[in-house]
Amino acid sequence: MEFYFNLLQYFKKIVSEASERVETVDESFEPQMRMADERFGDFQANGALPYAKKNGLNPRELAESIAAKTTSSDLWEISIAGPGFINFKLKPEFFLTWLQELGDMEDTKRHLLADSPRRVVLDYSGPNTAKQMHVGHIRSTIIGESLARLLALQGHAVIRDNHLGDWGTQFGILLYAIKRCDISLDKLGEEPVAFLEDLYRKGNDLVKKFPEALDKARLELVKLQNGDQENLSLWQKIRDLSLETFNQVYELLGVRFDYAHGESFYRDQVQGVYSVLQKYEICTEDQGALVVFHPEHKRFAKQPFIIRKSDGASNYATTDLATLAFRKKEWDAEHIIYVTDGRQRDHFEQLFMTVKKWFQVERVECPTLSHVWFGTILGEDNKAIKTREGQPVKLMDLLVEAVERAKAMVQEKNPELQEEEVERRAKIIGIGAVKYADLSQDRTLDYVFSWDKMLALQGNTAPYLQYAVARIHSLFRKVGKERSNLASTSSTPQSDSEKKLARKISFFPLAIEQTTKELKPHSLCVYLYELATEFSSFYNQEKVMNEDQDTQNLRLFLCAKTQIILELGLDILGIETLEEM
RNA sequence: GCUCCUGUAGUUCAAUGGAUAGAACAUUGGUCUCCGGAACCGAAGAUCUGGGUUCGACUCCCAGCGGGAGCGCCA
Repeated sequence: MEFYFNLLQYFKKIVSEASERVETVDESFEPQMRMADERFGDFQANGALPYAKKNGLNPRELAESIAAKTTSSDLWEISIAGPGFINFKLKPEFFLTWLQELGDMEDTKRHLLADSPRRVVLDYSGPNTAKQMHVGHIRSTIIGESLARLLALQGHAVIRDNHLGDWGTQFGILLYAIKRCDISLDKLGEEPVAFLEDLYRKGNDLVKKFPEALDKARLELVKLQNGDQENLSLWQKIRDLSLETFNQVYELLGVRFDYAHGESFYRDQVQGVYSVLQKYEICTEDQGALVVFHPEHKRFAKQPFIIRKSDGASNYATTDLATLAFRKKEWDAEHIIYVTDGRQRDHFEQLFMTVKKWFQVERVECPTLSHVWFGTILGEDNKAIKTREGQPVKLMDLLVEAVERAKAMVQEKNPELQEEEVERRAKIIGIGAVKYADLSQDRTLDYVFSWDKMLALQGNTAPYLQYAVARIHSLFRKVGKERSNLASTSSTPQSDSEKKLARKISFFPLAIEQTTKELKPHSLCVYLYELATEFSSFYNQEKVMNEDQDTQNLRLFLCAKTQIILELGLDILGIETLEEM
């Protein structure tokens, strides 16, 4: 039998083929294969119901005739239930074979490879320079990193681009404040970016109060954009300082980028955007600005996409257009994924519509464009956490606190452990907890920031999953057997918990499929948590170190497979694991 | 005003239109001579309201009500 990594697809194919052998069924039949509730089996085809209804057939009879035409196998049982569900119940031998075919970690990774790899650009994190990262930045960074890992593991050529906000109007104010206060960027103390952020805030207050200050700030911005040497070198230094600060966060989070081009990288390309869109008459002048309307759209017919401000300056619509063109032209991107706040949905919808028109005129194939948006992190007042109002939690502070709390826990459990090792474990556990807290809920939902939520170490958390992994490592240390010697185990899952665990492991490809399709890491989290729960239950119920060698081998085998899936799954989430906790 | 997102146990979250809506935290009862208790087993507890589509609706449509967001020179 050929190995099918994704069992849902396998049974879907089987039912499809069976349906072709039934006279009353044509090619419009959809199996509607689903995971089944344990009570009914392992997979179920629901397609007979709607098809029978639509074609005036008896659903139960139709289901039975499809089942009758299904290739028989002694590895599963097929049955009809209720009004016409076709249920597949797999036998323990099936699961054993499947797990054997799954192989080791390398084999498992090979099964994940996509049929047709693509060049994918992932645009995530994107903090503004001269500002610190606060908790509001965590989602893009963590979700983006996870998706990058997910796609890279499937063999796609992933380009990670940190699209920094390094060319905004904030520099006018900042440069003005720097000059006015005669500040040296080489002497900003321990936290240079915190200093700059503060300086910006003060400058912002100033320009609000005094119109002449605003004029001067604008002048600085114009000078910068016109290539004034002094301003350019100040700007560059600010950018370098900011990147250094960001990198501290990225290092702690285990995030790395291939590029950090940022908006400034495209500053010489905006002119080209104006002229090309004008040439194709995609944009028009309106109230002194250059804008794009989309008459076919109910809102964007009236709501403009401003690509050049009335003062002649570019904005983020301009740079995003230039960026997209660059990614297509220079990187040959086939898919571009933007991971940003949901409040920018209109912007991206307009951006995508505009680019599609542009590329269509040029007969250039437009990359698949995905806006992976997420909900806002709210403060206790139910309003978005923002830099200017109140004091939002700095991202670095959150991460440090997470590691501290984990450290206390590690020390409590291992009083004799060396400091260095305590630190290492605390980092993996604490950072893992923070990441998991964010990844494990549907990204489209808002949530109120809470220390306790981000730092929880019990229940549905990363440490729970890491703990399961650590226990498996511990077990193998104790037994002293090699995982690779277990593949030939001949006994099949017998007990209830053995069977349930084997079954759950076999659903891993489905979780990956779902996560990839929706670009929602929380589906994977849900699966991994269920797997870990199934494992814990199994582990509690069944003695692995059993006198009976066949039983022991089987149980060790199941542990080994569980470990692979948990480690691989957590790796996709960007969460590390430990051999001991 | 227009548009979008959202409403599930006390709380925080799950549930590609499928069968008896799952978890975690909190509450509560047990496991405690156990391969790691960061654990396991049990109890109690929920789909905002009203219509509609469907063999079947937390899910899709319409109308309310509640929460949030976007809507011309911020990103």
